[in-house]
Amino acid sequence: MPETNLEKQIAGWLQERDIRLTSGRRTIVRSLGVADGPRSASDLYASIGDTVPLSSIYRSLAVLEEAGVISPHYSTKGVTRYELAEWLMGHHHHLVCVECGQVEDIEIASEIETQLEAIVESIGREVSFAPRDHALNIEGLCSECK
Amino acid sequence: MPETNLEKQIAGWLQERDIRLTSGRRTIVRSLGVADGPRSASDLYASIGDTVPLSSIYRSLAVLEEAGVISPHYSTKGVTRYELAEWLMGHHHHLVCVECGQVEDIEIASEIETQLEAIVESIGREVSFAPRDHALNIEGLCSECK
DNA sequence: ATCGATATTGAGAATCATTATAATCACTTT
DNA sequence: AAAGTGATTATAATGATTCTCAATATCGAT
Repeated sequence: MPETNLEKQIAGWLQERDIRLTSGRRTIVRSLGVADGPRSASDLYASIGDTVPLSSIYRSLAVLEEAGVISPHYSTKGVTRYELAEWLMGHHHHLVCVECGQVEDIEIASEIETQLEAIVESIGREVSFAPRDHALNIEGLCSECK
Repeated sequence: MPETNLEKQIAGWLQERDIRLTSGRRTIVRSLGVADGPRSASDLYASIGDTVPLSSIYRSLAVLEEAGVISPHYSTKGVTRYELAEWLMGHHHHLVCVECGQVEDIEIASEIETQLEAIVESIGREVSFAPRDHALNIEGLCSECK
């Protein structure tokens, strides 16, 4: 299987940090790379469980998160979903189905994005809180549940 | 203890639905009413556990959520936090500490709020997703962890 | 290519938050 | 007072996630 551009970036990034891109980890980032939204350990297990055991998936997700390659997303009860980090995916937001919990990526108009950033900035000055990032979740019913 | 205005609203709402506002439930909504952000079952247990057992807290939270008095908030791993529903609290957003997980309420400028609503609207037309609400989480370090 | 040090894996047990079950209690209604 | 209805509580069960540890794979030095 050919290495995608995304994969090369990740490979380099991990190499610089002396973290190995093993076949299990590669399978995971590859799977996240083609997903159109964050995926949970069991989502991943459903698609790559024939090659990577669940315990390894959990461990690899922790390693990749620690390394800054993926980021967690918490929007429904009980499960943590992961997606490739912002520097790999670009900044975006999420549609969250309140019925089935599925999460889908979405982009919003750049002028709004700019305003959101301005807000986040101003918050940092007003209150004793050091903002780092922001996340907009749009909650509703996905096409399946609608 | 005197009944607050908030409590009267909740009492009436529950009465209309034939759901009793028992002393445990009252203690919970009272506690959520004075909190400056969503609280988890164990947060609540820490503050009112001398009067309401943990299992009751969980069950009451489920009843109150079902009744539309409180809403869940998912922003950190593993725990669900609850807050009084929007019709009681007003619309607002959250500061989420990426270090300790504490969540604090925040209000944003109404012109931005209006724009967010416009975005949510337009999403509904563009993609096959029926938006219902939106949530903006500002992630960073709280004053404790900073 | 081989060796030894170190990192990773795989399988299962253990843990944590949460939910379901079942027995008991309180309050109404008969 | 007996019977119902809903609420409470202690406890068992569940599901997601983390931990443990022996087996395996990888890297750098030889």
